[in-house]
Amino acid sequence: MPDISTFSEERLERLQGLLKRRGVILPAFEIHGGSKGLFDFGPVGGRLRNKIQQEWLHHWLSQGDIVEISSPTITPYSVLEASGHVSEFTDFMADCKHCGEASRADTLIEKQVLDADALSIGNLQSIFSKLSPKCPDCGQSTWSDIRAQNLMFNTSIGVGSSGKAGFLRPETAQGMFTLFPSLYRHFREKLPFGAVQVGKGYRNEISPRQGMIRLREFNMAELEYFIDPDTTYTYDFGSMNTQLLVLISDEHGELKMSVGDALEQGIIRHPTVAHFMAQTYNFLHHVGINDSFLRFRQHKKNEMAHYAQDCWDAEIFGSFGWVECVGIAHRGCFDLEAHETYTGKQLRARREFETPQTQVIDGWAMNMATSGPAFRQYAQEVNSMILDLPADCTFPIEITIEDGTVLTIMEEHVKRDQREVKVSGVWFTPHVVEPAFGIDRIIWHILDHAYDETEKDGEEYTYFRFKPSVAPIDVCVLPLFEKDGMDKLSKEIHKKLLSQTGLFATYDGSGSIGRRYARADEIGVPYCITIDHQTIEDSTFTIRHRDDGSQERINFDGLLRYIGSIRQSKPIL
RNA sequence: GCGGAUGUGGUGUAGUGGUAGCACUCGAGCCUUCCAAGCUCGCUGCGCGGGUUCGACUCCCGCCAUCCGCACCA
Repeated sequence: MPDISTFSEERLERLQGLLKRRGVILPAFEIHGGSKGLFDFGPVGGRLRNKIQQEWLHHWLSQGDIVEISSPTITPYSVLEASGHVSEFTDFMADCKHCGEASRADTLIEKQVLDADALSIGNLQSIFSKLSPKCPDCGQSTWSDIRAQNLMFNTSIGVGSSGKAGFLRPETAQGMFTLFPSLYRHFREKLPFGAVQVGKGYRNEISPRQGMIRLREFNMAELEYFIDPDTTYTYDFGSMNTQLLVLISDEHGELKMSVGDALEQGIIRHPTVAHFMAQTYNFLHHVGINDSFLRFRQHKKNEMAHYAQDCWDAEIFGSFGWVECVGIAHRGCFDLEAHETYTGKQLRARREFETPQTQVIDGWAMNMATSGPAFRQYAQEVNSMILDLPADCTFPIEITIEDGTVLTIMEEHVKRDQREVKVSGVWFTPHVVEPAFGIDRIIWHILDHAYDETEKDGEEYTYFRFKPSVAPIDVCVLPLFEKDGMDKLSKEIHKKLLSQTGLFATYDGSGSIGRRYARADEIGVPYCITIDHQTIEDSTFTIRHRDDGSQERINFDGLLRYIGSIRQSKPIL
């Protein structure tokens, strides 16, 4: 296992060379000159990615109240406008004509203008021109016109004039929110429940850097877990009760404690957030992230979105330093409410009272026959204001509606409303806790942590020490020599292995046996089986373990049992 | 997007205004009774496009990509 000083630049270069040479991760479209921020998973990496995604799905689906969905990557404009992404992912840039440096226009005037980042481009331009801020780089104030820079990929859904605006999704989460009614029905209208989705996300980054850390097309895996804000949830942290985590708390700095203790002491502010932190730790550990390079960092109150109650990032240390790989956010009711407001479709859950409550209504209602003609276009608005009037209110009364118009309400416009209604429950917007995983970043760190440079007889020798559950290739079949029937028998055994669901085996017959072991170690194959003369006689062969090179004799069924028992080992809950 | 550096087989490198070597890898064969052995033979390359030139991998320009700063972003 590497320690922190292992992650040198030279090691990183050798690792990247290996990843390319052995077909794990490579720059995409390289024969065409390549394209920034896009990567291929090659013959080995493709399998690795799939296995990690499968492990991730299994990890959450096994919780029992979580389902998997899949929604389109092409997303209509309105969805992302409702979610706030259109404004969040648009930067208004101005270029300094003197030094050429581009700056965000809203940032330059935010000290003088409140909510500068919420201005439309037109307003921003006029205020910006008036204030004419200095360029932070050269101090001059000669600016180009402000241009909008959208970090989402634009597209058109449909052709020609009938096409409507859309984007490639910048995250998968919106699919879970827009599917809320179906999820609610599926779970028989009972909270809590969740939905996961594994898929691609797209962000047109200005400057993708650092290999797989910032990509323009990336693999993400998100979970939206819907809860009742008025229920106090308790979780059994199981083995995590004693597992100490490194927490970087907003208020207390770096701590080492269990999730349970952190929750009790109010460092983690919500039990569901604590639950998902524990589960995230389990998952990352299970797929091969080294625990000593894993920490959770709490967002500072001022860097959290206003609706968020608590937010933690799982950060993993590797060749690029500490990198945020998972975000666990309590998002309150923000997302469902945003879509509800935008579409008018109710996205709520119902909480039934234990005993129906009687509500006494004592106030005023609008008399439509008289107030309709009297207030015309204001009637709707007046109606809602009348409902809020106290019971002892006397008429006439003056009210001011939103656009400043003052209206006088006479007694004949209203009628007394006194009645009792039975209420059996209440509709509310569920809160949501969202663990969002950057799969590519996690894959990177699995590779970075599993990559082990050693020496063998004075020669460099490298391993990927993948956990068997994520190793791209489960077994490599090697004939001791490709003759005397060993080659034929090896190919038969290889074929038999491939017919096993979920198992992937390769065959390698070229070069000396030692060379072939080395090739397998280099891409992290956990087990090699070698077919020799004895196999022809008694159908047994040797299984060699990657990490210590030890061998034992085994037959085909024994091998399957052996691999099966390893693959069944599940993360502790 | 700005500034600087870089770009030669799969990987790592040498080199020249007259189209390229080396090492490892890879493939075929021989040999070999379990950890990169040996021998023979072989495959694969000057990032892309334009210009200068009789001739460009080499000089010039543009683009693309990579790395490092800045900015942006989580």
